[in-house]
Amino acid sequence: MTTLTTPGGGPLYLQVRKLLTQRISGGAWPPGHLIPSELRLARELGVSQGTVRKAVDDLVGNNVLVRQQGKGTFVAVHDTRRALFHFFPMVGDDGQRVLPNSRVLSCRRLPAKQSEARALDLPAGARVIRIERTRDLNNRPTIVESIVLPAASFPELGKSRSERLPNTLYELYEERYGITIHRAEEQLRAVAASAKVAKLLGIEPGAPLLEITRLARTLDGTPVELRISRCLTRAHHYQSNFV
Amino acid sequence: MTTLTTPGGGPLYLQVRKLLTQRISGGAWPPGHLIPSELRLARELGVSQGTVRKAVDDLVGNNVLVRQQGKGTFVAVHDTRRALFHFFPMVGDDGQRVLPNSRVLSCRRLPAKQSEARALDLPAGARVIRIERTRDLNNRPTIVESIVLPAASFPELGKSRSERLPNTLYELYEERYGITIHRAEEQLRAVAASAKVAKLLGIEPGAPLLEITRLARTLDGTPVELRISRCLTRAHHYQSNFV
DNA sequence: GAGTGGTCTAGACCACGCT
DNA sequence: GCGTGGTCTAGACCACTCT
Repeated sequence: MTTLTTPGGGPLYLQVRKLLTQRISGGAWPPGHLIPSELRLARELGVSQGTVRKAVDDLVGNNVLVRQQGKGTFVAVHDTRRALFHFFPMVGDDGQRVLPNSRVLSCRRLPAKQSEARALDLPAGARVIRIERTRDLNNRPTIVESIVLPAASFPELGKSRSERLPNTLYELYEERYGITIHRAEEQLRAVAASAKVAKLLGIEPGAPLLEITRLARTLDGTPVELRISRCLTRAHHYQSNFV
Repeated sequence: MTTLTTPGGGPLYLQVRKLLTQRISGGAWPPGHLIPSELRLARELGVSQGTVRKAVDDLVGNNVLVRQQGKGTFVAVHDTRRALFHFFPMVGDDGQRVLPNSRVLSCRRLPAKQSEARALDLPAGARVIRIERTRDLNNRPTIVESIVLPAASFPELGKSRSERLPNTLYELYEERYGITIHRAEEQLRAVAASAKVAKLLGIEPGAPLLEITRLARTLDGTPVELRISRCLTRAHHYQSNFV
């Protein structure tokens, strides 16, 4: 039994939200899991249904939980559609979202560069996995990506040379390693294509590319992926909406 | 007295939210206005305080209203800090937000191009105001902007040649024309600097620039500003966070 | 029909700002 | 001390899903 202090630890609903968050990020309730009903939780925790509801509302707003009327409340899952919708902001100039196809160029385990260790909050020289790949949009090579992961969190990944990696890595992280990407910070810049990248994209060196540096984190804020994407924006663009 | 139908027009709190939205976007409650207390509204509309609260919660979540405990609930204002925080995603590479300084190059009233008319939802050939300016970040010219507005909505703007325009146009729109920008859609691309833009930024033609095409809308969705910004991203970047 | 989330009510007490 | 929003409760009825 978990104790909720009456006024001590701040508002009750925040304590409830914290408890739910812990059960989710701790793995007790994996993605897709049906959590107890609001009434059950309320009775279990000795609070009213309204208080549980407010906590759940919050987590639904943060895409951590999903409600389904008549069925119950579930831990959010990164299915392909959702992952694309949420974490792939490249859109065709006609407004169409397109499914990218990936080709992995290399996948190695090696020591982290200093900047990578800093970004991923790892000790200097810790081992990382570095994946290089290109992604096609509408059957044309459009993105060159470099992805860096802490090796310790992804035990088998990249050890076998013949390993096939799926298009949407976030599903892989979730299904095989129990790591759910929950939020990300991106920095965007315009850069000139290097000779190597230009060759991969079939363009002239020096051509302008959109460079996206993304740091992805789990629900509890741990950084788990550093990704640098260089994107050709001749027929596609990065879409960003805000209020 | 406004009538709220009991089950006819959907959930009560949505009807309340719609009503509040109308009073705000209709100008009855301008930015900064203290709206009636939840209890007053509840009595006025014949619903419970909880229902009003839920409607207000929604609008607070959308940055339309701002609550202040002990004082009341206010219509959100575009002060300089908020405008910057919300609508200016360029950040120094050290993470610092910097206040941009603007220099207006030209400000003319002329017929809309076809693409502009389409984006702004205007009849073909309608008159627009076109503002060209540069913006400095850390005292270095960094952004070249072209801003297009429907001339009919901004009666005096750009008619006097000596007019001074403030750094944050959205404050001007709000204070002088009662037009509050509420949300925006942005498309980002990497482009090569034209000769003209390169000269303004003091860089070589062909250098990569981040091009941001923004369409800004009011609360009710009317498009009111089309803005194309070309940004030097050598010491700054576009920051985008998402969950 | 039983169980779930979705909406709505009425009322309580607390924390805060003002005067 | 009064009015405001902030939290919390207890209970009602509805809409939906499943069996």
